[in-house]
Amino acid sequence: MPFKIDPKNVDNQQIAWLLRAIAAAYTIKNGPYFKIVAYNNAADEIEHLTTPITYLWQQNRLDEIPNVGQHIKKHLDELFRTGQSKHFNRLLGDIHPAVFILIKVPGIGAKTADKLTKHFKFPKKSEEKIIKTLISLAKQAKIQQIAGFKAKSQERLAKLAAEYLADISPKRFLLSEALEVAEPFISFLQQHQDLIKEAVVLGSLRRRLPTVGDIDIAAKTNKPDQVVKLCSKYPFFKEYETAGSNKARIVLTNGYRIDLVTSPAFKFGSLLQHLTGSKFHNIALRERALEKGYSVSEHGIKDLRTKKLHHFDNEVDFYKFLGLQWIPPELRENKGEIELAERFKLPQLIDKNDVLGDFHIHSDFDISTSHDLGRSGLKDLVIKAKNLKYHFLAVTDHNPKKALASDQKAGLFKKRNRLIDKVSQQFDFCLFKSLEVDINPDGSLAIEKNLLDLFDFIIVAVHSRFDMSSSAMTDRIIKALAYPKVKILAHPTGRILNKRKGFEADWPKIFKVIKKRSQAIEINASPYRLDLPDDLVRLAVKTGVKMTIGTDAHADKDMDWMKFGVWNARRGWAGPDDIINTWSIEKLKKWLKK
DNA sequence: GCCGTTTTCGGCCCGACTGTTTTCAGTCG
Repeated sequence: MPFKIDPKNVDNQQIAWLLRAIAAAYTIKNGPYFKIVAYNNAADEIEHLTTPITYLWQQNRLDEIPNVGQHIKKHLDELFRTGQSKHFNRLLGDIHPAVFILIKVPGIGAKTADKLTKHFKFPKKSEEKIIKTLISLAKQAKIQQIAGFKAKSQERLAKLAAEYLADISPKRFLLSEALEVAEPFISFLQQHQDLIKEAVVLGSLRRRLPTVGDIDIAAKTNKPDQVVKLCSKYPFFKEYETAGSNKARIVLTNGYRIDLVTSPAFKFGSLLQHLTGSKFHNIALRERALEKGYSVSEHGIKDLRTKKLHHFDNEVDFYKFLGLQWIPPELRENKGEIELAERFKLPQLIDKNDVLGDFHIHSDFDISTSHDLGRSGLKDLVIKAKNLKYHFLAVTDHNPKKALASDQKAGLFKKRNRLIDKVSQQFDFCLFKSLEVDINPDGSLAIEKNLLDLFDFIIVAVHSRFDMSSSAMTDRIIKALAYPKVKILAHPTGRILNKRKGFEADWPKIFKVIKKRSQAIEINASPYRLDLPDDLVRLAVKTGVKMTIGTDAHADKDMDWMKFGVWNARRGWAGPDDIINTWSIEKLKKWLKK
């Protein structure tokens, strides 16, 4: 099968898939094991890349990608120049194209896919037809007729394929959604202190990723079988999907699943570390341990000379044994944290308690806004802020509809400003008069320039035309940033988690402009957005660009979303000084005048 | 095929689970 691409129209996922196809081809041909690993590693990197790989290629920067060395670089270069690679085509040529579709189904690997396509007739194109063919073969009980498969494998394949087709297979939940399921269950477990000493979330949930694949919880106990039994007493318990003596998967009445694992106290630290991940962090950790003569697993750390297995009841001691500073879960992605932990030089991360205010709040004051109005009054917002021990809030209602006459707008703004002053005085609380203004497709602002003086500062954001090219979007944003009073670029990539991919833009270029103009970029803390994405937070930290966290609250209770913004900031290695929410009011006022 | 404060050669994470090929292969996280 000659594999052709349009170099102008190929994304990172497709390139990652191609490299996995190469790995699969080597697997089928019993090629060298470490070549297979190398291609898969390169695919992993490219899949998680934050810049389009074609963009890196244009700038001759492919060798900046870890796990892409001289050989893969050469093949990719040919692919991007000519639309295909001779070497890849040679490798893929004699393998049925359906193999590379079938391996996308979790649970089906190269060998299985190869056997299937050799024994049965599969369509060459159409992902849907290929998967349906597999389902139909299983239903006709044909798969169990070939060597290596019996009824059970056949059943399993049919199930995997059906799940893939229905897209009910691993759907990722929002972090907030997963916590709403996990936290009440943990409270339930902790009510039984005689049985359970501690219960914590694991995996991507503990590392605070914006979306998580499953809800894993660890319980520290000496009576694992009793803990497994206890689950059935949980008020929202529906059934056990699996239940062993040490672990269980339970289904709740609302359909969510929870994976529970148990561990005795003396090795709880190792288990916690292992199941927190990430996979890449753990691999790097084990490689490093091996150099020092230790083998790491969820059971502990084994000294390869003495064969002694060391147990750890907590993570601090686990990392210490390996000569490392304890690493906050949000950093465990193998992005350089291990090297810094080795020198005890991990950055100080921002903490929820460092936050002194919220930069993005919508009130119910009606200025005939272009987008949705808030639902809470100013007073309630200030009461909430005081409960959160804040020192300030920025009131950032949406700009009025464009159709409204300029002097009508001015009248509304002045009326709003009087109310803000009144509430501020009444509660002795600092309120900034701000506005969230749309950036028009041409980069102009959706409000008259002469009205900007009525505000302490302006937040700008893209709310329309997300489909522009990267360079047009970059120009659009940079033009908007040049207006007076503009201090913050809100929800910068426009992504809505699980719904809309963020748009692409030349972020390094935009960051440079923001830094030069003493502006800031927002980490939108809404659990539906979490925008800036963490890798761009990291870029902001590296290049010295300041950030604000704003909840984008449309009701007082939404102000509790701040924690999501803080976690996202921590995932991007941000410290207190990178985030303007930690600044004193005097410092803020000085910054606003810059 | 990738990578480097013990290496430009010689290494490359670890264990669980599942199903089937009674000793292992495939897949996953």
